[in-house]
Amino acid sequence: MFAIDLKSRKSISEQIVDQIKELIVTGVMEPGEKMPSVRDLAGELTVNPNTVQKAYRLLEQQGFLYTAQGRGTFAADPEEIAASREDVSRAKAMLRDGLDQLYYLGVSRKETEKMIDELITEREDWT
Amino acid sequence: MFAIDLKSRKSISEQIVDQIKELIVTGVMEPGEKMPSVRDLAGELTVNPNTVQKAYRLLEQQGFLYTAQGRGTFAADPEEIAASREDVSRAKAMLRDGLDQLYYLGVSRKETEKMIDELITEREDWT
DNA sequence: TTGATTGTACTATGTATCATAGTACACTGT
DNA sequence: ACAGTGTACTATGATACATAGTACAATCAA
Repeated sequence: MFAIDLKSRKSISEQIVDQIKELIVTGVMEPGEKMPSVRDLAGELTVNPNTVQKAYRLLEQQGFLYTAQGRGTFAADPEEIAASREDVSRAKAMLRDGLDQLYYLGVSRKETEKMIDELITEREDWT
Repeated sequence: MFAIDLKSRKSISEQIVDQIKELIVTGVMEPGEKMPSVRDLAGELTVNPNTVQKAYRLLEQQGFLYTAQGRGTFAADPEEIAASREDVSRAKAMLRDGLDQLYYLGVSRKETEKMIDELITEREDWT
């Protein structure tokens, strides 16, 4: 399904969250499609089931997944995932931090703008 | 000198690092100007001296400060602070993470670009 | 109905990071 | 000599994370 980078500064559960978000947003996971079980995905990633469960719980809280006792966990419809004001401002804070660092390092405004343009263009499908 | 936000997700030492970088880059601290001693700044911020020392050590490693045994710690010349490739790519990774989050949340590309433009424009002096 | 599968909820353990507390030592300038 | 400075320790507590193991309830297929 995907891979975990143990050397990443992101926690494992956070990496799982992000990768699954990617799969859902890009439509690789169809809305309503069944996710692997907590135990299966944990086995595939050689990771603890509790860690996967944590990721699933977070994704459900954010509306990317929904679960049914005894049946499984399913991908939600990306159209219906409402971005909360909190989530957006958290993301904005991450951008601000990154820009701060570049500013402190003396990277020029022009270079920074170019860098961001590259990052955005990496996602050709971003409308 | 500045303030610490205990509720921030950033660690205290990281906040000190960032705030001092800001003071140096903006020229509020003149090159060669003496920084408050570890103990003084710790007292002012009601923070442990070890925490301030950690921040000073990091800032020295990154070239923002230089120290002289028994004399004190001093602000470096911003002109001479060389941005390492590592530092820049770390900052770039922060930007990528923030953009990822916005993408996952379904924020449009246009809105994202507007948001970034605002963030950059907040720093009027950024050349 | 039985059994396998699934989500869920615990407790316990180990590790890492961070901040604090306290002590000590070496260097510098007055 | 003395006060102020950076620096280096050890120890403690708090928190977050991942792992290990167990248990239970709901669901579905045989």
